[in-house]
This record gives sequence, C-alpha cells and structure tokens, in this order.
Amino acid sequence: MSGDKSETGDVSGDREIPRRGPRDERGVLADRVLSAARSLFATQGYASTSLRNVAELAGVDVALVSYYFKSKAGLLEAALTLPAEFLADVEQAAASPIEERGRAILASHLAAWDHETTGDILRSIILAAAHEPSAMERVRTIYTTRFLDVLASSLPENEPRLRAGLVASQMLGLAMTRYVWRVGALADLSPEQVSELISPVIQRYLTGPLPE
Amino acid sequence: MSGDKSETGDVSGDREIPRRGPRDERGVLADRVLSAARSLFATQGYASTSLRNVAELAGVDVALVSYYFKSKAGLLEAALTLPAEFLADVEQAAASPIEERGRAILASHLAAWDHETTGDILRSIILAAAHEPSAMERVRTIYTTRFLDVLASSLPENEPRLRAGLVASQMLGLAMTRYVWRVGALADLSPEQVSELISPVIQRYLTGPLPE
DNA sequence: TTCTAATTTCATTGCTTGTTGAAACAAGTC
DNA sequence: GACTTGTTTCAACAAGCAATGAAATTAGAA
Repeated sequence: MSGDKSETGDVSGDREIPRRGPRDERGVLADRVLSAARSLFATQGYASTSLRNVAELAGVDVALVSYYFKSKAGLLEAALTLPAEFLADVEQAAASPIEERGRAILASHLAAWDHETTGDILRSIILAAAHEPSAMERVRTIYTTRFLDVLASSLPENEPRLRAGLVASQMLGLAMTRYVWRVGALADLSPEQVSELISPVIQRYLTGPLPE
Repeated sequence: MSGDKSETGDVSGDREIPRRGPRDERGVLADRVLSAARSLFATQGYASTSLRNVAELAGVDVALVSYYFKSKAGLLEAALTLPAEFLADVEQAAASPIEERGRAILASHLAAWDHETTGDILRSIILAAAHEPSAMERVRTIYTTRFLDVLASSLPENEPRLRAGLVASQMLGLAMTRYVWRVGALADLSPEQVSELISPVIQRYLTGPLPE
C-alpha cells in the first residue's frame, strides 16, 4: 500500500546519511533482518513466521525488527520489494526482436529465478500471496502492470492481451513446478535445456496462429 | 463461495442456542465444518484461519471441531482430500486416444476447477501448500503419483517423464492464473475458448517434437 | 424408569503472538 | 566533562491461539 518508491528502492539506494547512530549497524542489521525474513517467508509463509523467528535468525532483538519496519506488515512490504533490475530485464526482453522474443522473455525469467536473492523474493511473493490479501493484491498489480501490460503493449495487433495472458500462464507454471514446488522433470534440468523446451511454445503464443 | 449451506448457520443471531442435542447432526455438522474450513483455507490460508473462525462460520462450538477432527492438522487433512471422481477423470483422460489426449486432459482439469466443491479443494490445497510443510509434501506426492506418473506411464517411449512435466507446468500455470490469482485474459474466457487455445500446446508437449 | 453411551457445550489450560514504553547504550557536538 | 540524538535491549502487555477435562444433554437399551 505505501509502496511509493517500492521497486526502485533497492539495497544500493542510500540517498541520505543517517549515520548519526551509535554502533552504526543499522544498515547491516536491517539487511540481515530482511534476508532472514525473505528466507522464512519463502519457506514457511508469512503467517507461520513470527517476528521472533525472524529476529532469532537475524541475530537481533525482536523489538528491533518492529523498530526498523514498524510492523510485521511493514516487514513484509520491505521484504517483497522486487529488484528494479529484474523489472528492467523483463522490459528489455519485451522489446527484443519479435522473432526471438520468446527466448528472451524466458531467459530473463530463468535468470531472475536462479538468482539467489531475487529468487527468494519471487518465492516469498508467491507464497505470501497465498494467504495475505494485501500481498495478493500486490501480486495482481505487479503481475498485470509489470508483465502482462508491458508484454501486451509490445505486441502488434491480433489479440495482444490474450497472447500475453497465454505466455504468462506458461511462465508461471514453469516457475511453480521448477522453483516453488520443485516437482517434475523441469526441476532437474539446466536453464539451457528448459529454454530449448519451452521457448518454442512461448514464441508460438506470441506470434503463432490463434483459433477461430 | 461454497454457498451450498455454509451460510445457513451464520452469524445471524436470530437462531437461538443451536440445539444442544446429541443424535445425528454429526454428518450434517461435520460437513458444514468441512465446507467452512475449505472456504476459509482457500481465502485466508491455513495459518491465518483459526478453529474459532471455522466454528463460527459453520455455526458450531469451537470444541466440536476438535472433537470431530481431533486437531487442526486433522481438519486440514480432511478438508484437502480430493474427490475420487476427479482422480478417476484424470486417469481416464490419460487413457484416451493419443491424438486427442491433450484436449481430454485439459477438459478434465477445467471441469474439476469449475466444479464448486472440487475447485475449492484444489484452491485450498495450492494455498495451504504455500505455508504448511505437510501440505506441501502432500502436494508433491499427489501431483507426482496422481498426475505426473499416471500421465507419463500412458505415453509411449521418447521421454515420457519429460513430456508429462511439460504438460503439468502448463496445466498448473493455467490453474494459477485462471482460478487462483484470476488475472490475465485467460481468467475471463469460457472453458471452450481456453480449450481451443491451450489444447494444441498440451498436444504438442505430448506428441510433438523435442529439441536435440 | 434407570442406565449407558454418544454428542455438544462450557470453562480453563498453557502458550505464542505483535506491539510498546522505558531504560541502557554509543557516538558526535558543545 | 555534560548534552543530544539515534540505536538497541529488556520487560511486560493484552489478545488470540489450540487443546482438553468435565459437565450438560439426549437417544436408545434395559
């Protein structure tokens, strides 16, 4: 909800100098807390993860978590902020030459999911959306505006929104089986093999024939 | 959702103390509890749903839920049991003639998801798997033995497990976008339209060419 | 009726949760 | 040194949780 600069505010964005503190630590500890939160949210989900769990894993006091992020919801908000570079990659892939766009889109997603931090965030987002209405709304918004709309607007006429929806469904299914549930043959293949197998289908959804 | 009779014993206080009796009721009340549990698990998730919530929605005392299902985990177990008919439909679809098997598999899934009770159960399973390790394990088992294995063993040579994994990924992606998140163009189409669009891809995964 | 057994409710158990106020602490400024 | 300010810890709160033992209730068997 309060995601004013949500996706641009990466870890690298310290435009002010709060430094004033005593043992500093603020930056370091806050990062440790965020990392712990992502890890726990991604494995246990939001509701089953207590602030005490997060604090313990991060090695800080419970009250410090509340001090940093104000509330548990604030911690979730901060933990689920997608790296700007991922969103930029998706946009770039959507702008690649149309005849190889399927492969490019798939590659950008595989790279993101296989990246440790980004993968944890994506996993957390999907899992959190399963039980937090606010996270679900967030997913809908991000998914629609940052992926579906971007992809659709990059396509020529002939049902761009429908094609984007088809691509998204295959992409999400791949993510669920390979990275979230880790079941089935796709979970054990290399990114290159996955690309060989699925790129043609993505490309077909983008530029292939549609029924009727 | 699950509108059958879940809201008859609702918060409307006009009904007096709900009949302090022994006989029967067990079946009826237990069904009401199960239906309420599915509905809440599917919308809020497992951890965020308290036995008190379930009891209130079902119009029964909290202790009765424990009495019926022994524990909260037992309630989850009971709520997430897939109807045998759905599993039978999947098996039947997997045994259909190979050249139309893609359409048959897709049809069995669409029918299940569009069925009110079965759809609620499937949604609950997916959402519960997001934060309950036991539910996640359950998903892995069901998904592998009841879908992947069945599908793979119905295919001839030439990488049946890989083909089954590909089909499953597209099927799960469709389910997520259309029935769980309800985003994108696929969510607004009729089952027939979805079938027209996706059947060819499923069929391609089943019998089409593979790279390399 | 009286007894028995199954069901439903009540009251309470011990525990965990998120949050907050006050105190302890460490730096930089005077 | 004292003062200020941002940080960290400690302790406690009220609320909600799942679970349970015991009492209340009722139907059928004797």
